[in-house]
Amino acid sequence: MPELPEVETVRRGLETLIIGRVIRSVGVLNSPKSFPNAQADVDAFMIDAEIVAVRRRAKVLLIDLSTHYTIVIHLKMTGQLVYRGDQVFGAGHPNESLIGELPDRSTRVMIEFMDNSWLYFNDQRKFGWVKLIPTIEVPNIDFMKKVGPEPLELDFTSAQFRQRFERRARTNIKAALLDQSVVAGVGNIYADESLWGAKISPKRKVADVTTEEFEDLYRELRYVMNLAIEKGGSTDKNYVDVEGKRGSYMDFARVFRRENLACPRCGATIVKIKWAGRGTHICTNCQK
DNA sequence: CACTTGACCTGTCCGC
DNA sequence: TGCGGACAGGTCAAGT
Repeated sequence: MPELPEVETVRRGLETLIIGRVIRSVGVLNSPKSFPNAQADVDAFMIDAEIVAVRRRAKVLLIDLSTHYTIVIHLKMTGQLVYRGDQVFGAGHPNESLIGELPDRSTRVMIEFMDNSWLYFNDQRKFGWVKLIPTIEVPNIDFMKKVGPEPLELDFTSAQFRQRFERRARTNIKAALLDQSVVAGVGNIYADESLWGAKISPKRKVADVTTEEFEDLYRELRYVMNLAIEKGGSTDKNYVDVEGKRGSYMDFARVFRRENLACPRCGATIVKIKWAGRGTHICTNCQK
């Protein structure tokens, strides 16, 4: 589920809530594959370690420890990271948590801190994972070696964006946008949203997209992702932030999950098709 | 190499 | 209600 804006929202929440805390215990429930490290590594490099930084690269979270080890986390489709301190707000409260008592049946990993607060990794579909590796090894993970540039970095230019697609000239623009080695962090929601913003059909061959259209797509992708971060991400089904709260970008979406509704730009009916192996939302009137 | 498809899992929703 | 099938925000490992 979570794409760059959702993972960034989680990162910011973790940064305010767990930096400086010290780990007392680590528990793995229901799914050893969610956290494959040996118990000896956990004992040696997690227990008594202090959280010193929370970073993000593409859709991957990096929690740096004082032991010079890093907890690497990928939420994939249904992963959640929920922090629990003293207070949990119920229905009706502005900080209401959508997540009930923890651990629950989708909890895979629990981290307990010395102050009796907890961080829970929940993952219904078990695609996500948590790994503990030396901090210095993070850049050497296969994923890190091949992943493309961060699209929201201030020095990332429109020209660089266009050049990243040259290798994928023969495929369609949506498949290329979803390719993490082209640009980091784009998933199905923001691919559809940015293509709509740039008035480009997801079916277009990359080679046929003009320089001007790449400039539009670059601008629209940065616009929708920055807006989504401002709105705390998109909650379609599972996604919540570290306090268990939903994100509100879906209230602002123009095409995603808006099939059979009117295009906000031209009024034509938005359609949903299967494209690039994914559900794809298009206004066929304005996207050419 | 570039490209496409299926697999990994569980849960939910929709049509019969 | 029950049942089968399609589908869900992401990546990999296989095919061609």
